[in-house]
Amino acid sequence: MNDPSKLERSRIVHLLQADQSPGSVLVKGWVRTKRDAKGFSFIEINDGSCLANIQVVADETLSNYATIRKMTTGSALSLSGRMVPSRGQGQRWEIKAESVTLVGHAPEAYPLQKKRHSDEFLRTIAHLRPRTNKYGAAFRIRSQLALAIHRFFQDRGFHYIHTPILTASDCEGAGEMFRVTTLAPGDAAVANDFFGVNAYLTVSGQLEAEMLALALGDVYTFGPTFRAENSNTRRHAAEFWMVEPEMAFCDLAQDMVLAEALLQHLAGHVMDHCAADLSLFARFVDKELMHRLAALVEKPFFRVPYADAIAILERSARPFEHPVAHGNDLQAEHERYLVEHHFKGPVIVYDFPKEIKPFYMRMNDDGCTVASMDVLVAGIGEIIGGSQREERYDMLRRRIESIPLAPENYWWYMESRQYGSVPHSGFGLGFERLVMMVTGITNIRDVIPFPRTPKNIAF
RNA sequence: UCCCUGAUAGCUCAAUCGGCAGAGCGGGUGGCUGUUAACCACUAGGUUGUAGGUUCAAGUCCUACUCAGGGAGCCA
Repeated sequence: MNDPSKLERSRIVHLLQADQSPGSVLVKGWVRTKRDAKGFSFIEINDGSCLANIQVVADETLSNYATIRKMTTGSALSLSGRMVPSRGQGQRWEIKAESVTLVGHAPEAYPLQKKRHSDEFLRTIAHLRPRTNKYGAAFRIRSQLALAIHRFFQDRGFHYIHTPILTASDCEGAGEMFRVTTLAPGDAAVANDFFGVNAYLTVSGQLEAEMLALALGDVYTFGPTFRAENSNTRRHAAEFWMVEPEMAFCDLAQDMVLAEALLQHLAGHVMDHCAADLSLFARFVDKELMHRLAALVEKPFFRVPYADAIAILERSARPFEHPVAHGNDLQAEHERYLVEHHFKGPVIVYDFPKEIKPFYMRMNDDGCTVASMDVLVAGIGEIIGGSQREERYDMLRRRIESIPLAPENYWWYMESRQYGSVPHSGFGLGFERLVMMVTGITNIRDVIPFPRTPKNIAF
């Protein structure tokens, strides 16, 4: 009856939720901690299915108890036994071990200890840090957020599309690009290169997504994006994931409605589906987390035109380091004032001056602003940037000729405005910044398993 | 890329005015019949980031470099 070979492996997340004991169970996972007494040991096993460990009681009647005594933190093991109500405080169930097999030994040099490690140290062992409570929780939440993104869009009839990762086009204003080449070192002849032209890793799928929106109606991308900026901040990575919806027959106001609904859906989804993991962040990382998430889900976002935002900043009489003036872009300190002091909640700033925004954004009737919007949230700043796209061929032509890009590379983009062009809009959501917002983690390097930043690609 | 701060045991940190380099945790050994970051005793563990310089004497002061953190810029 207790032959381990006849049992299906149980996940700890399911065992801990049980209302009654399933009897004999088989569990496989890693030792998080072990406490020895005379004649028996408490072993806490984690299998990654949830934050919590399950407690195992192994005593000296086991034939290999001497080996079990020597098992160290980090070791992988397979064990079977009866799940019984725990005699001790602190957990409802425990497993009375009847068989314990060491699957993979972890020598005493195992770097993860039963105490809190600094984030800086854990970044130096990125291959092991998912085995900690905090990073395990972060990556489970990341997974749930990805699911929630697909669910949000699919429920609204959006089509998931894939845009190229290798590209020859520059999405203006999106930053420096990584060059991709098969040329031998020293060979400068682009004609000999794989594509015969300069190729890059994409900085945005937007231009291609527009083409799909003009065929499939409502579409979204969700994939990796690359920026070769020498940015050394807690909010920037060279490789990050971005969500980019694009909607035909959609204006800026509807774009903003969707951006707000998306963020509210995502925060709500995580509150509903990741309560245990979230509680770790609420306890140890950000005491205000649950309040902030609840407010984000419940309260409408503030909306303010750029010109009004400038007026608010001027009236504040704050000694800003960067001057506040109509025509200047909003600096981090300005965004923080708006979000954290003036509005005290998420803010959508829209209708920016055309000079500080890319060519593809739609010119407003005033002739000096474009139909653009940034969603700003506390602690992160810009989490979403979007716009209504310029759908009028002549207007777009004029914008593209006024910038240093080569218009001939955009012939296909221009042509979409000659055949059945329609008003359309979209935005980009930084996925890592979303994970930061939802967990309270303050460094982007800690919300992606293997972060890429300048001089950092070891793992 | 710029500004500020930092680098001491495996980890987190201390070391007063420039004067013998220490603690907690972790590791090892032993003990403990229900633990919860278990507990108790003992024990090993160091080229003080790198290279120079000042000094009788440098973890400590000076210079350069490397790396890291925070802030700024760029952006998502």
